[in-house]
Amino acid sequence: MANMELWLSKLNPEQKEAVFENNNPLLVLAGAGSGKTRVITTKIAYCIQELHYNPWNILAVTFTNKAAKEMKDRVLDMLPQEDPSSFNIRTFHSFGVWLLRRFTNEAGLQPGFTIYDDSDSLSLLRTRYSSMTSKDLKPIMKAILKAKDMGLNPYSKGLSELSIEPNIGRFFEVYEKALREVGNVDFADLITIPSRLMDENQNVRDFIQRRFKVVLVDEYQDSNVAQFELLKRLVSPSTFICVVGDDDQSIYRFRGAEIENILSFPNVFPNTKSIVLAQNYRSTSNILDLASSVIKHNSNRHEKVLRTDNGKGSKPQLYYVNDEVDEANKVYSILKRNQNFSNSAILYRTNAQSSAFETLFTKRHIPYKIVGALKFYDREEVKDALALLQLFVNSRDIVNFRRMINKPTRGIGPTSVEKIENFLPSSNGDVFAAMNKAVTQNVLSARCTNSVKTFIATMEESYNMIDEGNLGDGVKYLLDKLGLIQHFMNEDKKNNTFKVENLNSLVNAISEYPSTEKGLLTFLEEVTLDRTKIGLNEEPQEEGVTLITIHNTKGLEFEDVYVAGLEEKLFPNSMSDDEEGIEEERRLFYVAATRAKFNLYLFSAKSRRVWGRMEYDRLPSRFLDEIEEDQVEVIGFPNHKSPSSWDDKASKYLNNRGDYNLLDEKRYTHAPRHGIKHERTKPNIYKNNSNFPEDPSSLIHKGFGVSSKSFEFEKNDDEAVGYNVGDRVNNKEKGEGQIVSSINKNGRKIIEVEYDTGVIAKYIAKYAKFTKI
DNA sequence: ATAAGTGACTTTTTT
DNA sequence: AGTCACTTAT
Repeated sequence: MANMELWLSKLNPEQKEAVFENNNPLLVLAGAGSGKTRVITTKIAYCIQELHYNPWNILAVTFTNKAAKEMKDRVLDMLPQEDPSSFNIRTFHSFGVWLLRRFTNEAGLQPGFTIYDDSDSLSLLRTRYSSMTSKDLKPIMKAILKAKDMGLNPYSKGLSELSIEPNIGRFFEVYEKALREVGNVDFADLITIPSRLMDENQNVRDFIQRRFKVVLVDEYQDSNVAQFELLKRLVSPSTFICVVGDDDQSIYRFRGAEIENILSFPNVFPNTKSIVLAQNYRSTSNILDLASSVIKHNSNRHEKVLRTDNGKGSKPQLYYVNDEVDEANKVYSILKRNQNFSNSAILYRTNAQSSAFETLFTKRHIPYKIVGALKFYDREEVKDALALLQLFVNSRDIVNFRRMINKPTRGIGPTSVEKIENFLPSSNGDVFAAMNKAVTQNVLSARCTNSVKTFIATMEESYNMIDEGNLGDGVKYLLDKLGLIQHFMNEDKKNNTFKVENLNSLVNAISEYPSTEKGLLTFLEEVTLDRTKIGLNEEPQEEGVTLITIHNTKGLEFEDVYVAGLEEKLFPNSMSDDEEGIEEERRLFYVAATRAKFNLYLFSAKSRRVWGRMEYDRLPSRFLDEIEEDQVEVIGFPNHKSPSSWDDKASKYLNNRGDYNLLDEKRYTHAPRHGIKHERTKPNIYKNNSNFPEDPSSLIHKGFGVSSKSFEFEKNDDEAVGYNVGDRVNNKEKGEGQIVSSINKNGRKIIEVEYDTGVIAKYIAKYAKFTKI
């Protein structure tokens, strides 16, 4: 109780009003840094402590995994006595899966359904249009997925605006049919199928509406039409609904986010109470003023002004730099001077921009953590392993069947695959049944038949092992026996890559999950919904500079913010060159600038390596032009051959700040402006780590999915025999324990270890990795 | 059936 | 720079 008073005392009158309203629908329009997450978390605490709701009566959804995690952490900080698993604080998509796993039958799905990502969806569409290339199908697929996010169906009128393909509806229809036949779902289905289910099934609707008495939505400006439709169905007349958002921070239009959702909220939910939070608690006024100057160039927005009592603070600085290497050097110099690594973040528009910073920071031993790095998940070998696991739980998954049936090559070419697939219609779509039929009816060549038999047998063996031992062992066996380890070992040798180590990381990650089909499903679901779940599984870096895309910084704040790559074509990005696109890019800039509490540094390069080519004479971002002259201190100047307006600007800076060069050199004597070329290292560290003479192991925790452990192969039987009941053993991760049972099953020795921590784990002796004490 | 090589082409953000 | 479709040689 006393806590509640303390929390409330930290709120201003508008925030308190938002916490206390618990009857009428509530729309909170919250500017950047106005404490909206604090409002939501306090509101959750208030609902539980004062209004005596149970945690499971509350549903809080947001848009990104990062935001959901942040919110959950903060709620648990306030309510440490509550069981974390009783809270439904999730992303929309994760809530959708939660619902579909609970009502799998009702939704017409099989328990083993998995989630297709966009590239899987494309592969699926390709199976139905075999004469078309994926290049042709890609834009069509993209339009279909966006249509689904917008709540459209194959027969909707609005489809034609999304694609130049006149038959887009037909493609959409075929895709949906294929997806239902396979039995999997795509991301959009995680929203639309629950909506449909609640329309069609009274029981489900009653269950959900009775269960969730309070529904809260954060980052509401990023919700799309499909999500709004779901939201409407979650809310009964007795549900309290509260949404919090800021139209200036809507940055997911490309995925169907609809600012209209905010505008139409009061119409859809009668008696809506609106509260505006305009007091900013994060940034200094110098930073807010700069951000406001830019965002006010957007015409499609609600005019609003943020206040702050934080004082003027230091003036934001704009650095004109030579190229991306120079940019990294400048950032490095300021970071070193400020000595505030853990409270600093480097923000960029595209993930690819991280590499210049990574290269430099690795060389200079600057600690850093990278968010949503070059995706571990997207790596070929990782997707291969995941494909096999998906086949385990859904044997109608033709996409992953095609991916892996002949990889590494085992003599099952396109002709043979087609012969196997001819049996699909008579096998209820089950690829294993089809393979069996192809074998028994002898339609394949002798060699091919043999390969297919081995493939099936290996999958079965591995599946049985999962039942008996631990998940990691079963997967390891599978990858080894199917020849993937050998295949990638050869590739690694040839190309200096780390694919086998990456697979080992994956096996480590998966070992944490229960060794059951459910454990497997949970693992697959978590990695698909949050790609950062794997790859960063070495100890996460606590200290260090944060490298992050602007999209990922929503809801975060840092004392010092460095915004890199403020150049035309990059930011604003050339892909968003229509008016609406530019406005979205401008909102992105606004989000970036308002992450900063004290210091804001902006960077614009004259040249930049793009797609492997050096681009010279790049234009500074138009957003820099929209900053008032007295709002920023300029260092360097944009000395490019450029349109006349920029020549004027350049000379203006020269005249106003004739001493810029001197200042610059004095301040950063250790950052070489010239002669950078010979220092340049190859940005792609996977390919060639010989560029890093010092301490290659320092790459390990940087989120590259590179593990120091080499892949362990099966021990011979002699070694395995050595484990007996009563032996003390030591496992690197789990510590010391004792073997409590040992049985033989299907010719394999299974041992059970009870660790001193109380944890009991089963292993197949051959694959167990511990030492006898 | 497959390895190896060539040439054209791409460009973003996340669930 | 990296991917993908296609060709050529084994």
